[in-house]
Amino acid sequence: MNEVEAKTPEEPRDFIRDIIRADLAEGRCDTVVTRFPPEPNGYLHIGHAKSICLNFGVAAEFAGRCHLRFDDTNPVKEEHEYIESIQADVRWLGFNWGKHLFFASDNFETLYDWACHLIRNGHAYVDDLSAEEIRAHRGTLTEPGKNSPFRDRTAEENLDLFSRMRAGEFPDGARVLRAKIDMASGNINLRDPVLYRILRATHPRTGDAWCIYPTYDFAHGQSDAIEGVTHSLCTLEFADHRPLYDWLIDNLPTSSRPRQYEFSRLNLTHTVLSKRRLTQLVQERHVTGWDDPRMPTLAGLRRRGVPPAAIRDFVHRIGLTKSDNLVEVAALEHCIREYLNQVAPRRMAVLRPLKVVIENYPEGQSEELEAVNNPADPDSGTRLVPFGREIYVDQADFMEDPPKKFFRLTPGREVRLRYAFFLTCREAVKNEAGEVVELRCTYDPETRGGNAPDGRKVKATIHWVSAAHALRAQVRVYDYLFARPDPGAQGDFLEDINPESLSVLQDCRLEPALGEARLGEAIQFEREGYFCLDPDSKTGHAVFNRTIALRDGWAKTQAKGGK
RNA sequence: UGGGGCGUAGCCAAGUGGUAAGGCAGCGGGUUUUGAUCCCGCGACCCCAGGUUCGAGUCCUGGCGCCCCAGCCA
Repeated sequence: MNEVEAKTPEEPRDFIRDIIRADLAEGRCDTVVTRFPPEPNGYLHIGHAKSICLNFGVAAEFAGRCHLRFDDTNPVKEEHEYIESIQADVRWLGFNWGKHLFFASDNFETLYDWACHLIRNGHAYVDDLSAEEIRAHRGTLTEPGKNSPFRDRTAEENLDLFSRMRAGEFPDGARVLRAKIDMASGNINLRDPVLYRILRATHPRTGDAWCIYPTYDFAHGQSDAIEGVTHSLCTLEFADHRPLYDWLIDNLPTSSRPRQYEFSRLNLTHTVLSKRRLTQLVQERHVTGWDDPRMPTLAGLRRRGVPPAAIRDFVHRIGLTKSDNLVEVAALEHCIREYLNQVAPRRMAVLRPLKVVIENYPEGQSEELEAVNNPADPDSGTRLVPFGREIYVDQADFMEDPPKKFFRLTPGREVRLRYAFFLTCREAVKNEAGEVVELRCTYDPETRGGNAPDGRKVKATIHWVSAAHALRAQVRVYDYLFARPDPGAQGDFLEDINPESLSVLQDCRLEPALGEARLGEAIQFEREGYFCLDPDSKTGHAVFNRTIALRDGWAKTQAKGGK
């Protein structure tokens, strides 16, 4: 794979980096340690890329380190498949955690000890209330909660009960361990949050060794502390948890003091980035899988042909703040095009073939013409493209009765065949239905290579493929998965699914050089866009994905001026 | 009527008291054997209202608006 750095971006500047810089300058820490902490219950998406780039980026910039830690504290939702895919996706994005791979589950024993520590100090208690009762006691946003009747058990009794919870003496949900903080707090997270619950589920890593599992609040910050994380960076919805995060660190015998900072998560137009919704799209088969090229998952973007460097560039450009945001996909698309324009070799492919017979070209003859591989990359060289009496051009490049500003083929007009000859359309052949099925044309042998010795000009250059040499392929053209920029804003997000998000073009013709395309390699089909070979390809049956179309100024003027 | 966060151009986003960076999108123009790329040009008085100050997007006060929180999810 062509891995060219898209230009070295200047060091990002944002409030998190300002904080770190200050912490370093004032000696609050001497090495920066961050972590990317996914829960293995789904695939990573471009929103995660923001966090990954931040955490690994910051670590690299300040010569620290970044851990990959799985917050695997809820075995009912977590699976091995996700542990694998997450690692593959982070690596693909371009980051390396080295030996710093951790699992919150590795800390279960320590966490258990720490829970006992809390109990001994009167900071936690076993509650026999049911989930519903606990909810009822919690109060509301505006009314304080009520203390549980079990809140004042002795440390001895709590210790005994807690050890019996671990021993499996009670059924799921029968009891929980709660922090003893303040049922009247305005911050609901401080109203005696649950620290441990009884859950008989096989854990992907610890199997059936445990039947009690710590909650996020009692595992995340603790794991940070155990790993020596200095800056625990998370999204805004966890800001309310920070007082609890700090309270627990204050009351536990940790050897380090991590600090949590929050930033706003990424929102993108025409897409959804919540794990719940993405999981639903996959499970209900609205897409073919987590790696469906229409998905905003890293696996989907990869399969679609989006280069990781473009994603990193995008994340860098959108910045990092605490403001809610909705970034236009156009910004991402720009990064993809900009990168691909530099690295993608150019080839010719006709997506919607229209046969052209060049009447004055000798039958049975063919020749090879030299074509530049990438005008944007002088080192990419040239290749030979076969030419003959019958070629294919795209249906969109011919109009029998064109509007004023249409410069392509129309009866009587001369255009240039890219890297080949000037071609003049003489006649459009139609079928019984009145559809144009073939063009009868003539060419000018004097214009070989694409220039006329007499200096005459043409207003358009179109691409083509020799019929006799063409390869066939299926091309999948993607549009936004969601028609609305804000899916779900009007109700059920599923109703905003774009019914035309996938168009399969079955009978595309490719120039022979495309036979050597490698899986995932970015290629520009001239005048069309960037494409890559899909894993669904079989020998003799190529399948290409359109990563993204080229900007289309013609479509724009059409939309504007009408005819 | 509780707690937390946010409010600078259509969308992101700099700005940390001295008179509004940059990117994306859009629009106009130039170059061009991809109507692509590339190049040039065009846009804000900073949620509102008071106040402090010679001077405020930046400080103070009071409003308004938006987002998050009542999982034994993370």
